[in-house]
Amino acid sequence: MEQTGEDLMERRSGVALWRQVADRIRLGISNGTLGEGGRLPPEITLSQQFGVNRHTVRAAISALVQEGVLRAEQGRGTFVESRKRLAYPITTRTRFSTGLKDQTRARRVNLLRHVVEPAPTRVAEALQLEPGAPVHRLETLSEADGRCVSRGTSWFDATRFPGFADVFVETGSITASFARFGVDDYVRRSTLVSARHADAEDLDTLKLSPGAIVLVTIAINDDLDGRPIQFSETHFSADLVELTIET
Amino acid sequence: MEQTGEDLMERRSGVALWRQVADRIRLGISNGTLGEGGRLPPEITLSQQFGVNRHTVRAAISALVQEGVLRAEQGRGTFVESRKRLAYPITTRTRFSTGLKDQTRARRVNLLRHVVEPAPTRVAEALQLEPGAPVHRLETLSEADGRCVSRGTSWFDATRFPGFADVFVETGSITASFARFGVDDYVRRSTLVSARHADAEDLDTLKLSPGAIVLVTIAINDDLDGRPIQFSETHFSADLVELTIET
DNA sequence: ATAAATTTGTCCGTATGTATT
DNA sequence: GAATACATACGGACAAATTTA
Repeated sequence: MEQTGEDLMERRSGVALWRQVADRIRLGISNGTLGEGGRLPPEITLSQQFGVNRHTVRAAISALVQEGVLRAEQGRGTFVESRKRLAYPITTRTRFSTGLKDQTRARRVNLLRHVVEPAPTRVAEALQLEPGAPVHRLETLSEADGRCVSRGTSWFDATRFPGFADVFVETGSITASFARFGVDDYVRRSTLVSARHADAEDLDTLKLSPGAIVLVTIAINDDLDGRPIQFSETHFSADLVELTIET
Repeated sequence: MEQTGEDLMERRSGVALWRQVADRIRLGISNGTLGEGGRLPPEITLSQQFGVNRHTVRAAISALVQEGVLRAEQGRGTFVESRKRLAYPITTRTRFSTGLKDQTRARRVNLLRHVVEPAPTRVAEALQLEPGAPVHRLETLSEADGRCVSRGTSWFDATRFPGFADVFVETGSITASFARFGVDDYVRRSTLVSARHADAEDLDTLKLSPGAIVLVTIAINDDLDGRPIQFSETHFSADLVELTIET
């Protein structure tokens, strides 16, 4: 019942102590207060800092090792597997591949699902269609250097872009697909950014662990006549990505 | 895709089922798929949708009631306490007060701390000063309608803006303070957006509960000659704010 | 106005997971 | 690793408040 620090961890909060500790360690690494020189303090030190048992710290570290954030070496210590965030630029000419070209070797966009559906209200509004008009819904997973960067859902007017999904599968790129339909260029009209806890589908698709955060962007792209051609909601893994805005 | 009702929640993941359910409900509310007409489906229905026991759903709802997201009435149902996020616009002319003017009654920026310090490297870089040159550091708390919206730390060249903090205390506004120094206008050069778990200081200052998320913006403002005059890091409560970018 | 159906609130007991010593 | 205490999840039964028929 000895307690050096305060009760830093919240009990009865619905989040297991070991997971709270794991999140704190992750945070400490990302803002540089922990893991000086790539080496984590010994388990005993951490358990005192967080006011929990050493077993609990071990459970946290074990989870982070599993996740690839840490690497534990018996007798030597626990080390940080460093990796910096990708900077994803948001401009009038936002495109997935070109934006990350300088920072990554390999980029790929996979089509997870495709359906034609009646436009939900917010989609119809954004695309300036009648509510219920047929639209393509494409769910995609974007990878860069083998890491799952983002999960996106995009809607396109099915009347204007018949068979869009097939073209996308063939080209592997939104930009190239638009070109096939005579849209040689398009611009980002607006972007809404928010952040939340990853939901079950985020966890599954982006291979995140519970408690992880996603950056959510909701965007509208226009053709050069100012007509909306794409409405999309994208979930970025917040650990992997930051957004840059040049105004 | 219709959810069958099994295996949606992650067991043994370190996050209690009731908390996962709570997060899903919160998500469902914010994207409009749940809480049709302000009313949540009955507990039995939710428990079937999520594939958990009714008691588990009750635990989730109870937490959200505590949080002020929901309101439960015996015999009637459970209702959504609507409070929409503030849309914080990021443009070339980003200013706190004007940005939220249409959405809130009262806005205030409080000065929490002020020191003059030698510029840390990243600050010196951004402001194009010698490393270690004297800079003001102002830590502020922004409120709108009594809610803590964001916590900001800004740096200003102490040589160019002597006594900046005093002027800020007097005027209560960055824009007005700049005007006193002959800077009638300024523009947002760049903004970096990321998201992370709130740290101890965020929790304290913004009155958040553990596990909460903050949107972090790192921004540089230039005067009209293109010289950087302000470097700032702002933490927004992700539950209260979303960022809008018009490009 | 009354009864039935709905929906939230409370209680019991039991099994399993989590955290500490 | 073992023993202990507490938190979480489930199942069932019933009470209380409200709406519907």
